[in-house]
Amino acid sequence: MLIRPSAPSCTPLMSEQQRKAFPFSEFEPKWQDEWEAKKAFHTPNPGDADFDATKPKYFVLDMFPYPSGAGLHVGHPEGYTATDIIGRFKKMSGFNVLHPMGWDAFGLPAEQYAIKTGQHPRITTEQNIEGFRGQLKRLGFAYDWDREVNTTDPGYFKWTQWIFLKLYNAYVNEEGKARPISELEAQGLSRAEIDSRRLAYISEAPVNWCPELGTVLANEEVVDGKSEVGGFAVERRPMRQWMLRITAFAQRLIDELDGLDWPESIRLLQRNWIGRSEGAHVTFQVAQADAEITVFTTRPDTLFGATYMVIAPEHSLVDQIAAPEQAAAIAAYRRVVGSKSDLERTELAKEKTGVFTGAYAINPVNNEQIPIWIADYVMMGYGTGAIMAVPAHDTRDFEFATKFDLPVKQVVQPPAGKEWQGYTDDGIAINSGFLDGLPTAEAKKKIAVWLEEKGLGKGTTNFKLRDWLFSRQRYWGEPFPIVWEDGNHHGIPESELPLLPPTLEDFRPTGTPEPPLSKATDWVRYSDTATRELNTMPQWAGSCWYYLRYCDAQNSDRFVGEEAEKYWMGGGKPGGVDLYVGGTEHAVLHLLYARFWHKVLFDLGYVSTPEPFQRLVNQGLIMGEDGQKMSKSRGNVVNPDDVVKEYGADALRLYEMFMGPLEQVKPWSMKGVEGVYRFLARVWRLVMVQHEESGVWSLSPALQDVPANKQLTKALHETIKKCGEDIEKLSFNTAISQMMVCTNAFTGAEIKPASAIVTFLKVLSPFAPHLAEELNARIASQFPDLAVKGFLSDSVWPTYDPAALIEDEVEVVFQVNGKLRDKVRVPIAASKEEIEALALASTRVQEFMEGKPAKKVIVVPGKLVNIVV
RNA sequence: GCCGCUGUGGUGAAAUGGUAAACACAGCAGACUUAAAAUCUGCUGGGAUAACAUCCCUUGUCGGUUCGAGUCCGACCAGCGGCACCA
Repeated sequence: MLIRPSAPSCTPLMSEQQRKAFPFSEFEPKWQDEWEAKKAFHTPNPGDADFDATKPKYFVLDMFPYPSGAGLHVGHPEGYTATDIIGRFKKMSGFNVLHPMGWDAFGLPAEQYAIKTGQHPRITTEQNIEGFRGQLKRLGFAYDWDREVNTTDPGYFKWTQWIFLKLYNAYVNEEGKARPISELEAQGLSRAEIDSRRLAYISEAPVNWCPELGTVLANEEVVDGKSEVGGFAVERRPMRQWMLRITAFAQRLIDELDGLDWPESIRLLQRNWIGRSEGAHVTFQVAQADAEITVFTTRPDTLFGATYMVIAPEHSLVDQIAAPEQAAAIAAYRRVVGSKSDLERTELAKEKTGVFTGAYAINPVNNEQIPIWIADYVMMGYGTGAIMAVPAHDTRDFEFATKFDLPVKQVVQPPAGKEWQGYTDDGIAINSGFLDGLPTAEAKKKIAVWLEEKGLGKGTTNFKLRDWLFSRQRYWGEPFPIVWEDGNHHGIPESELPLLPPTLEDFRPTGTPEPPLSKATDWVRYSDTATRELNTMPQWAGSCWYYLRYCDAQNSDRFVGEEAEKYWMGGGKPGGVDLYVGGTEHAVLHLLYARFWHKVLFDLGYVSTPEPFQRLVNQGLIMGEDGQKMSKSRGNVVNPDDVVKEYGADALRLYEMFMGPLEQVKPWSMKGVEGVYRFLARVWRLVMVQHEESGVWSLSPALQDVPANKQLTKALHETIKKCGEDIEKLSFNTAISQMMVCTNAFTGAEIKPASAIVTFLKVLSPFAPHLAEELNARIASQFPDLAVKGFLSDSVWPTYDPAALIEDEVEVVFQVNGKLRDKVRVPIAASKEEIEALALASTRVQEFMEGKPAKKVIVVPGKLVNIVV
């Protein structure tokens, strides 16, 4: 290895170089080039010539970035460094490591930017990806770039469209498993029946239409009645849309979380989002009308306390049952409710509103007539859009009943001392006929049986989760592989994939719900009788399966080769990816969607595990130096490029890991960056010395081929042990502090034992790979037999010697009544009795015992003695 | 309102129920230097005291379990995040 000398002192470069504590700006790009040229992190697949089937696999995944024009922010390298350390460590520990990177590049921001600048999104997307790739390469991440994926690449979205066709041509059977639609065809079901069961289906339901963005949005993309992207107003309007039947998997999406190593908080977030609740459907006859209303309730035991009924204002039964004299009031109320945005509807939630329909329902348990109201506190989209109101034991019903002076009837006896009005917890049934005296849980069971016997209702489970609105009226997304003919839709043949979007000069939204693809009249026309679907898929589509594509990114025959999928996604656990690191912002959306698609592919036999991600870790947000969230408007944004320029990639990597626990929210500190930078410089100076005048670095004469003394050996082996354990636990901050301790010990030694330092560099290399490789190469120039030949990243993680950790003497603490009173160094082998005798003999101990006899003596060998008097 | 997470020095933080504050930042002092920067060495939770001897206090608050609690249990307070008329 040739060593590039520093620039001579007379050049202007010199002052620049001299400021740096070590010449990272020279060797960091050098090693990045070297890794790339030698494909140091190329990962062979099963079947490849250089594949070693005897090694276990480790699939470590980052949430791939959306390549924006702003470039990387400091949050990206946080998770990416964590996975890089793990990946490099696992590689050194004998694993076949899959650690890839790619781009989630379809979607609204790119298109909004394109519209603003007039540039085609394909061009801006390419530029942004170039920028991101360059930035990531400058951080020295050990990706296999041959596996890079890009969701906007036809070779990629071909398979996104292919998976959509699988969803389109599948249904869920009685056992809750996805099966091919051909099974239904074989049963002779009609076209309409089949279409109503597809996992991808057409719906005319009201959707979130955002005029400003010119598209509909999924419920999840609407926050407080405004679009998540841009914060524009969103209105409800009925439109013909593609939906994905994720609700058919609601129960499995809850149940199958159990086998995963995910943070409990994220599992809870998903469970709450899916929102399972158990209850019953109860059917009420409408008095003097040929109509019935079915309600969903979680408290069927309170049926005797139902004193009125509420149906959602937009419910279709309203017109059918409303009394003529109420028609005007109902129409007026519906107008008011309809004009409210979702935001207003939540803001005005405090004050209950509603209108009496003039109709009555008959309570099946006692045949009492109860009034039917409409009110916007009942949602059309949840349950049946109708409720039985039990004001005595439901907070909302109680508020409503109080406002409109409706009767309140107690049917639950709360524990002594509690007010029954508005009591919503469990108690004992009263005023409830055959339920009287039963505790809530039993009353629920009894009424369910009763309802079922009479054919009036039955136990049901309800979910908050809605089906996934999957179409967008935008240009920059995957076109649907669907054509329309005579009012019917069907999938295009797989041989016609990928279906490219048309090349449009004008890709702006039309300003109407008509998608921009409608402008490409030639493209739209599929045949004389058929036209193409004009919607595109949402941004989430591409990220639902990208982890699978990494396993076999170049495959042109299949979305992922069978053998590659079995190897990288297999391993005997429910989830295939061994470690997935990313931000909490994707806790529900992306992670739920990806799990849903994966289960469909699993049921249909295309993948070998029921879950995509076995272990999930969320990195915490990095705040600005002021403790506030980083944002342009606050001016507290830290640009990773600036940090790399000033302190180097290794310092950035190390600082991001040293800040604190990975999962914690933590503020940035430039002083902290300087701290780890100084640490790296100290490591550098273990090996190198700088000539005072010329500034040229050369190998330190203190570096010698001698064995390390006992104290240094201990520090080194403790570091090997602790770093290995801490990397597995993702406790990078404590691993780094241990390396600092070790370095401080080496710094204090007159002679630097070269082979011990090489071992230390192996431990350091996953964290600061450039510096470690450079120093190893420098050492190799003088001690070729001591240094690692080739890349440190290809070397084997050192094993520690437990014997080296043991000291001859340990400090033992003497306590009296739990308070520290004396310390003594004793031989490691000292027996319990010997230590106890020493403690009792201590004058300090005796002083605090005040002559009293010891009631109890606790001895923890090697640790402490506690004397209780 | 409901659910979850977090509360430790001036700051980021560390601590299998066993010496609270490792490691780093900031600060102070010293060495080197004509000087500064860099580097190296030392000190650095609060209080009492002449004392670097010694004692007392200290992990959001209050209780409990234990020989011993930052750690386990209970109640409360504060901050952050999620959901929010979900029947």
